[in-house]
Amino acid sequence: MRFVELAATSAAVGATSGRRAKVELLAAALRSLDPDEVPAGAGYLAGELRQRQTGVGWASLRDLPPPAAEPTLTVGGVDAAIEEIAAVGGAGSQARRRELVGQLFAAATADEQRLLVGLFRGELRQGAQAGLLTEAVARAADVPVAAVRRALLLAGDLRAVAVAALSGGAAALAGFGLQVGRPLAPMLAQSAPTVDEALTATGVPAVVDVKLDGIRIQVHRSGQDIAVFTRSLDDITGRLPEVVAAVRALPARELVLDGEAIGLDAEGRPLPFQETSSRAARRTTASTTGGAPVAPAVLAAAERAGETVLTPYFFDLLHLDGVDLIDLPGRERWAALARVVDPTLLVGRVEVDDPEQAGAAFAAAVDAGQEGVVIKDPAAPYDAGRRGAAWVKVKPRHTLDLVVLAVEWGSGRRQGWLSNLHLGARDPRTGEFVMLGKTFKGLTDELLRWQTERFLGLAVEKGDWVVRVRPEQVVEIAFDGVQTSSRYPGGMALRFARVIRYRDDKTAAEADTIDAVRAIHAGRVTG
DNA sequence: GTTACGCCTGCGC
DNA sequence: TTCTGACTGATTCGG
DNA sequence: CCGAATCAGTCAGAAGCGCAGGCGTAAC
Repeated sequence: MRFVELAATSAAVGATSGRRAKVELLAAALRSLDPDEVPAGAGYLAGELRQRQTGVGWASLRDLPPPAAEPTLTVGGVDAAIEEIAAVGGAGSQARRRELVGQLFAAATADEQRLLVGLFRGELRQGAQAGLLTEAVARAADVPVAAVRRALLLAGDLRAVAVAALSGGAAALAGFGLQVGRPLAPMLAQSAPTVDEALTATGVPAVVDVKLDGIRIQVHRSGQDIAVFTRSLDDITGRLPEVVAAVRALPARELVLDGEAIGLDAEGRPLPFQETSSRAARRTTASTTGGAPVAPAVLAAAERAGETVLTPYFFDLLHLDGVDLIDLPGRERWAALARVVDPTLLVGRVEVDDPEQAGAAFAAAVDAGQEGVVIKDPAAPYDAGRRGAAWVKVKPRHTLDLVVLAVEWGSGRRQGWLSNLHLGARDPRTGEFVMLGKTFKGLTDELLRWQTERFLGLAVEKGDWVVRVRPEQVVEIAFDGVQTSSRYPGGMALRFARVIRYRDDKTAAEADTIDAVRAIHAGRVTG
């Protein structure tokens, strides 16, 4: 199939607003792909490359050669070119990669370039991603959507599922059961501002799990083979030998576990997320042995040497010794989990019948330095990949009244509006404002309209990207916490900042101070 | 010839 | 990770 | 009774922070 046809489909999808119409367009394109082009082509239609890492990003796509007049590329040819680009490495690779990218884009028409840019950047913005492609695959293969969705969530691989559906139909999809060693999409949680609202969603009785501020892990064990996967199904087995060792010690032959890995201090309190994250991202550590068994003594030595050790805590069990548990109620999965996992490796959990008990559990978790709680309906099955009402997370929320220092012009659907706010806290000693981060969240279209006018009125320097303003407008900002920063002048940055409302009743001189931010950072408690 | 630093990409939240 | 807005299918409301 | 209004579920897209690691290059 010619690549230009996919580019045309993508453009048509982008110009369509209705979801059903998008699905029809995508399905038609899927049907006309050659069988051997389905893995790459189906991915392109969802805005994904078959190659997860290409080494080509935003900056590499800044200046491109002029587009070709005539389309010559094929889907298979593009896939091969990207494969080559992704494979280059070592000294001289940046020049070589730039050369290959230049060749590919020079051979592409304007429409094809637009699609390629979107694919490389991972921001196709055609209004259709894996979710709609799932429906399109079902339509193209004439099988129920539910069958495709289930296969996708259990296989975690859009391309493989598309191939199976289009070539083998419902029968082939039925073959995608849970398979030990192959990661599945983890179940996700909705979010609620309060414990009471979370309980309204889940109903009572409910269970309240401590929410640990670490990284999500899914651990598979088949005999002595153990693999650890992240939330996005990346294999990080080699980075977490301590988790491998812990699971190897469990009395079971086959397991699929869901949990969180986190670093702890000497008192057993959680380390800041930055430290857990740093350790989990490191590919080589003193204690890394490539997934081979690690003796407890080795881990203890690593800990003494100052190396952060991550401890796994589990909250769900999806498979045990040949039996899939995902369709069982959560309560039964937990019972099975508690039989095979040492209690010290279970997340804290209590069963509650009313909001008071749940509130107490939440307070206790926060008191212990944890991120919050996840409230769960104990009757619900494990809904892989879903963000349903069966699991609802609740975290404490901080707020501060900060001052807007500058605003950035928005893009995409925010084109023409001032969008991203630069936020600062008052420094009472100098009278200046110390920038703590940016946010674009929490803004309604009405607020965007209002602030565009407001900040153009306060502007002192109107750049193409950033508009600097007189520091006069106060805004109430919610955030999850304060983290150490090397980028911002105060050495601190807000985590997940979002706008609550503008405070027209406050002047900049009444805004919160950098000292208040420091207090939250130091105490890591509610502010 | 090293070392230090900056830019870029990718991924955790 | 948070949040808003658009679309859809189902359910309820009102003339 | 039937069309209109409302609700809940899903999906897409607006972008944030820090950190690790690969590569290139300037400084020593």
